[in-house]
Amino acid sequence: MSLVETDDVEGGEILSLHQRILSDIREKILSGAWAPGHRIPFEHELTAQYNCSRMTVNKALSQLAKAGLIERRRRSGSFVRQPQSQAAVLELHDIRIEVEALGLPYRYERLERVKRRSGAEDRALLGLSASGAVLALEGLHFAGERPFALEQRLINLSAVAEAAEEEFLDIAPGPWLIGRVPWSEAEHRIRAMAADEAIADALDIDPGAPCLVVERRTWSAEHPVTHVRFIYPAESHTLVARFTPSQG
Amino acid sequence: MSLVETDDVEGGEILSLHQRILSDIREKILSGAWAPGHRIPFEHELTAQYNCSRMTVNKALSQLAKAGLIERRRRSGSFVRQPQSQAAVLELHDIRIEVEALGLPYRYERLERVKRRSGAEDRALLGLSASGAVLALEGLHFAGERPFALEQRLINLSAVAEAAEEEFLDIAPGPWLIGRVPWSEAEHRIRAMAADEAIADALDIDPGAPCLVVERRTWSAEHPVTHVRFIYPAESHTLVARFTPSQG
DNA sequence: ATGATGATTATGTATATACATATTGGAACG
DNA sequence: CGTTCCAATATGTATATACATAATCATCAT
Repeated sequence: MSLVETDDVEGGEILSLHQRILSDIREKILSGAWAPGHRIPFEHELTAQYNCSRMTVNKALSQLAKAGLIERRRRSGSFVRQPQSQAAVLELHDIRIEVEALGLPYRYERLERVKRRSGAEDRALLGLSASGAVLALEGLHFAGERPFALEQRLINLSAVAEAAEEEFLDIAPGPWLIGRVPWSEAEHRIRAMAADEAIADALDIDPGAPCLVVERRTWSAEHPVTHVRFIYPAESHTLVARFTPSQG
Repeated sequence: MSLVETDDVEGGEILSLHQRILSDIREKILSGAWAPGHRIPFEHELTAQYNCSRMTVNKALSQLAKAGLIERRRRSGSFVRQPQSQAAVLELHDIRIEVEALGLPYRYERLERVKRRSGAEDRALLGLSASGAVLALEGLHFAGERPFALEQRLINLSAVAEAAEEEFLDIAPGPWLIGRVPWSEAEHRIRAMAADEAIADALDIDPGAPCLVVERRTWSAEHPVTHVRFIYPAESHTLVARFTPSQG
């Protein structure tokens, strides 16, 4: 076993050992050469194979474990994990950015703004147990002259008191909140819906036309912050999510 | 500076130093105490604060950097990153599992199976440049007696030759493929659509009724494997995605 | 002023080492 | 035969150390 054991002649890039071990193993797993359930070499074997210390191998394997590609069991070794739960990273952009990416001028317009004590429905949407003050907003996002999305939002004023002072006349609540409230968690629901009279009217489409609805609830440190519903006319919007199983 | 510098008295769990540093810093960032752009303490300062080695601090900070919470700059220090790109982990389950989670009996039924040379549309959907053999499948997923989703699928036979021998009469192509082809990448498109005559007929809904459409393209090592379109009646289906900015 | 140079500094990567901890397999014992 | 207990083993975590690399700052010569 010489000092130059693993063929470091071949092709090109300058990878750290760490990254080389990572990508080697990832490739074996993703190519199927090592099927789910396969026991990958022990740390001490990889140590010999790559002629490096156990710490380096350990760091790489720990990372693969965290990424969910392998499972590590004490005394038994490390194993390729089962199926790959099909998860995808869904990027939910700011609507202004989406619109501007289309090369169209963006504009936000408030339709309604009501401050009230939370009713049962408000509490259900926000995930609140006790009653309290909420701000209910409705507004339209325009792409050029055409409505792009309708926004219906609830803000929990006990979590974001300053919002009570804001008019939101032509500032969308989304960007306003993001700058102020650090959120720690969010939940999205995505579904299709037929436009009712009011929605059709606001979006300038036919009643009954299909719409894509994206709802989001946001928490900051256990406290519900806001619930928002974006309603897009079906033609104007497609969500795109791209997924690669591991993250280097 | 004594040996017990950081108050290790307080509350409860047994955390490794590594995890404690991680969660301390995460909390500071997520709570907003350290705003975006804030320079977090140097490694040697944290080393002193937690009374541990630089390696331990370094490992924690590297992890935060990989998770995207902080940015590290040589000679300058580590900084809390800007906005938080709004990404969400979208789980796309196996339809069988979804249906069975509802407590309903699951069944798959093939509607159509055609082997052909890829046309222009097929190539566009699969992302193929050259022509070749493809398998076009259409099938229905049932929840109990009611249609739950319509599946329209293309399989690239140059990538998955064995699929040509399979009838897919009551085996859904999804699970069949997952067991055979390790996929490395996938792209999802999610949109709303009005059911046309054929879809309405298959799903037993009214023409024009809103549907949720999920399209997925899958690659294995650069080769397009399959394109699938799931069409759900709006009432039957909501996608849920949950998101927490960092991952332990 | 301007530009090149080198010292300083913080992070990046790797090593050797040590001890803790969970799990397995087998030996000893009732 | 089954249970208990111990030793072996693989991973988990942490340390001290070393050198590489990139960015910045102060200095000095032009």
